[in-house]
Parts: sequence; structure tokens; C-alpha cells
Amino acid sequence: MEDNTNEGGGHFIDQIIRSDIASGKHGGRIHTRFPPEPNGFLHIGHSKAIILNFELAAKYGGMTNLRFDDTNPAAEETRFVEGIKEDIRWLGYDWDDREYYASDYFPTLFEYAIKLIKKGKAYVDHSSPEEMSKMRGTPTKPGQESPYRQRSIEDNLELFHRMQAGEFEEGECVLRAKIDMSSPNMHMRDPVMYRILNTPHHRTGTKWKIYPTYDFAHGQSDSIEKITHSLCTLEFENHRPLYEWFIRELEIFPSRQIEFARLNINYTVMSKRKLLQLVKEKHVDGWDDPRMPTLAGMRRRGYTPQAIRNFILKLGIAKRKHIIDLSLLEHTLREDLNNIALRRMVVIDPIRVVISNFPEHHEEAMPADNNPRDPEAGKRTIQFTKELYIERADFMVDPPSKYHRLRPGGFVRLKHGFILQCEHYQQDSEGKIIEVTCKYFPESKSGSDTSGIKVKGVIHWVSAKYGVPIEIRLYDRLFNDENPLGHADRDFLEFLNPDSLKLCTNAIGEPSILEANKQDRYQFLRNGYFVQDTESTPGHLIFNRTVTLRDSWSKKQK
RNA sequence: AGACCCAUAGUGUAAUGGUAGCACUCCGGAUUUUGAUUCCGUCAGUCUAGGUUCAAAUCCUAGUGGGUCUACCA
Repeated sequence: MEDNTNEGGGHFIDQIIRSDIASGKHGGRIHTRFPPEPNGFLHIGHSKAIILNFELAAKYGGMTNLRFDDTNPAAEETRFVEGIKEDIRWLGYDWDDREYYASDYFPTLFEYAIKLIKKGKAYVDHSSPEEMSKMRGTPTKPGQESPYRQRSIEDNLELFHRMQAGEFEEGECVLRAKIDMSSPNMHMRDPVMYRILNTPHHRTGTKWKIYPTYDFAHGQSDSIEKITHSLCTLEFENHRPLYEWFIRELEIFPSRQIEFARLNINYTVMSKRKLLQLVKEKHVDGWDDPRMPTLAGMRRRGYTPQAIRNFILKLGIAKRKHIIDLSLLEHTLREDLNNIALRRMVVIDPIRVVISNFPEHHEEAMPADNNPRDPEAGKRTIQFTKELYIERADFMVDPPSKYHRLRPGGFVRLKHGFILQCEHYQQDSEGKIIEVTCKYFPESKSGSDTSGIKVKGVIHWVSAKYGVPIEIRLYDRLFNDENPLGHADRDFLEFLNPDSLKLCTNAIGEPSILEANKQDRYQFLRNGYFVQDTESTPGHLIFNRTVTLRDSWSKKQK
């Protein structure tokens, strides 16, 4: 990781770590973890946690564990475990053999619970969820103690073992920590440590009848793994006293929880529940729909891991809530793509152009850089022919002022080609342009122009003879609203962008596109950055638009 | 309104008691065989009120505004 912070600088977590190292805490050892629950796919928000944990540990010579927080069998699936691992690797991080599961610790956690029971710090409660809720009180009113709170240690021990033995139904009883029912912090009002769940677990099957809650699993797992700095998002701030209470009462390794603000980006949603809803209700085409903010979706869309990493590193880490402009993400994306993308010419919405004075079977070979920013990317040769296609938007009969493209009688340069002058055009009965006839200037060949003609506009084109058909998928933001979840009176689905996907099935690309590799990134000149879709085949090429080029022209038109 | 957390240009983030800086966005200009890229420039900020101090974005107090918490989710 590039450390562009000054000595003594860095974000607040970096500073905490540095001061811990300075004071010799844990012998100067740094160990972090990324702890996803395998109940869905990772999204860009998770990448902030991933990058933070992995980069910070690496910066100080420490390690990062991958730990699946799988304490709720009802939501978790093995396919999500696999998906999450793939996404983390794609981002470029490696946890070596340190792949752990909270479920691996069920036996230890069980012993921890017994230790607390023996200390008189935990009890089995037969209250119903409704009763417990009622007795918990409110933030301003203290709760009441459960009638089961004073059971003897022996009874609690026996009851807890019977819970695990399957002698009780789901919901019949729970194990609670005995803390303080009048604490101003609701999480300290005798939180539930264990509940009975009959759903089989994706790893432990039906071995366990009882499952620890987040609060009785997360910190303990950190401690078991000797995690020094347990980084989590702000909504767990109120859990920290409980996190520390368990560690203290259990007398186990003192991991430290530190909270930071989670990532939010405008024009999208970042809640797993909402993303699941989009998938289930088929507003999108699965978790890897290129419009989704999931890493799988962004990968399919053509985002690079480098762009995502740069984006996250530019954000910084703090405790303020924020909503990042999508434009920053797009900026880092274009920045990376601009360096690596191979340039190609593709006409998305073609109109035919015939060059009247170009000899019938003549062809002219035009050399073209694959990437002007990277000489090592090499060159390709494009055949210039009598008939070709240009973009429909690049010809206008009656254009606005400062339009630099083709118009009746007007001139334009074809990129890597010749200068053209429009002679006439044909329309159908509805006024739609069918064909444009131009003459070309033989001395104006790209690279050796002696024609002396100056033109303002340069447009892309594809030979009609050699062009290959491709399908283009143009993506736009999934939502029209900056903060779809930010309206108390309206459902976020109301803000779905009806134009978030535009299918273009008539596109024509220069033939070199046939050599495309799935992982290659392209810039289709003047049309944006593209990547081959996962569904693309040699017989049916499909390209996704990752992001547009910046466009000051259409902006000006408004 | 009980506890806890947060407050710096439009957005995000630095400045750790000593010149408020950077990036993105916006706007303008130069270059350009991509209306792209590249380069240059403009606009724009410490929530409020007190206090401490030679000196406060920074420390203290109060206020204001926002957030989190009342699952047997994580």
C-alpha cells in the first residue's frame, strides 16, 4: 500500500495502531480479520472493510484472517462462502491458510457460556420474545428483571445442557447474560447469548441445537484468533461495552473493537437486504447483474480491482457518516481503464456511408495504435473500404451550432481514415436517414495528410465489408434518486431507473474485436469503456459498457 | 427526548495548539486525428455561542443539527 501519509499522520485507526506498536501492546503484533456472514454476496461497501483490514495489517507486518461469521444457520449457505472467497481474491487479497469459521468455535463458545453460568453471570430464561421485549424497557425507562433471573447456578447449568440436548423447542428459552436491566445502553440489559434453532447449519449440520448470537460469538472469535484490532462499522458502537464485558468476565484475550463509517455511494443501495430483494423480485438479473453494486456485478460490468482499491484508498477512513459521489468511483475507474484499455472502433447505431469516388474493390490499410498511452500494446491494421458505417448521431441534416460532425456539404475526418465531404443523403418516408453519400480526399490519409483541409470533427467508423455484428449493453445507474432509501414516505423501488439497461443489437465492430479475450478491457472510441460479458460467445459477441467517457459536448447541449 | 457517536468548500478527506491543504464535481482556458486523454486556472469551507491560551478547526462548557440503540439478525 502506498503510504502517502506524513510521519504521524494517517487516519485515526492507523494512529491507534501506531500508538499501540509504540507502547509495545501485544508485543507490537498487529492482527486483523475480515468477518463476513455468508448470507449473500459482497458489495462495494465490503471492499472498504476488506481493504482496510488487509492493507493496515500488511502495512505493519501483521496478518489478516478471513472468518465467516456463520452463527445463524437460517440465512447462510455454502455457495455464499465460495462467492465471498472469489470476490476477496479478485480484489487481490490473500488470507493464506487462515480461513476460519465462527462455527468452528461452537465447542469453545459453549464452554465460555458454562464459565459465565458458573460465575453467576448467565441464566436460562423461559420468557417469550414478546415478554422479553416488553420487559427490556425503553432507552429512557429501565427494564424489569426476568422472573427467571435468580435461578440457581445448578439449575442454569442443567437447563443449558438440556437446551443443547434438544429438549426444548425453538423459542422456548434462551441463555442470557446477567448484566444490568437498567443500563442506559440497551445492549447491556441482559442480552441473549444463545438461542435454539432447528435449521441445519451449512457446516455443522444438526449437531448443534443452540447457536450463539452475534454478541456472544464475534468478540469471542476475535479473542480466540488473538485479533488485536477488530474493525467494524459504526452501528456496532453501542455493542462495544458488551464486547468488552464478555472479554473481561471470560478473562480472554483482549481484542479491541474500533468502529469506522461504512461506505455509502449515491444512486445505489448498499444494504444486503435490499440487494437480496432486487434479486428475488427480479428487478435485476441476479447478484452479478452489471448494475448491482456487488463485487460480482461490478466485475461483470468491467470494473477493475485496481480501480476499486484506488477508490477506497482515496476515501479515507473516519467516523463521519457520508455519501460518496458516484463520480469519484467513476473517476478512479476511468483513470485505470484509460491506461489499460485497448482502443477499438465500434458503431453502436449504424448508418451506411458510401464513398462515391472510392474505387469499387479498392482497400486501404490503415495502421492504428491499440493504446496511444501504451506503445507496448502494439498496433493493428484496419481496412478502409468504399462502404462503411458511422454512428447515427454523427450525421445531422440540420445540426445545432458548434456541431463538429457530418452534415450535408460538410467535412469530417474518419479516425485512422480519410477526410470525407457529404454529397447527399437518403431518407425514408419518416425522415430517417438511410444512407449518406460522401466523397473522400485521397491525399488526406491519416498520418500522411497533404490535403491541407482542416476539419474540426473526427468520428469513428467501421468497414461494411469487414465489420462484425456485436451486441452492446449500455448500463446506467440503477436508481434515479441520489438516496433511494432516504425517503420515509416512498419505497426505494419507486426510484428504479427504467433506462438502466439499453440493449443495442445492431452494433458493428471492427474485425479485430473477434480476438477479444474475456478479461481484456476496451475503449470503443468515443463510446466508452467496454468489457465482454460473461454470456458472450465467439458466435454472439456481447459487450457491456463499463462506464462512459467524460462528455463535455452533451453536457453543453443541455 | 436516556446513553453513545459525529459536525472542515457541493462531495469526500487532511491539518493532533502555530500559514486551513488535497482529491472529485462544477465552471473557464490551452493542446488534441477520440467533444476523450493531458495541462493550466477560477469558484468554494472550520455548525452556533461562550471559555482557556500569546495563539483554537484542534482543548473545555452549553446549544444546535445529524446518526446509532428498544431481533432469540449480523
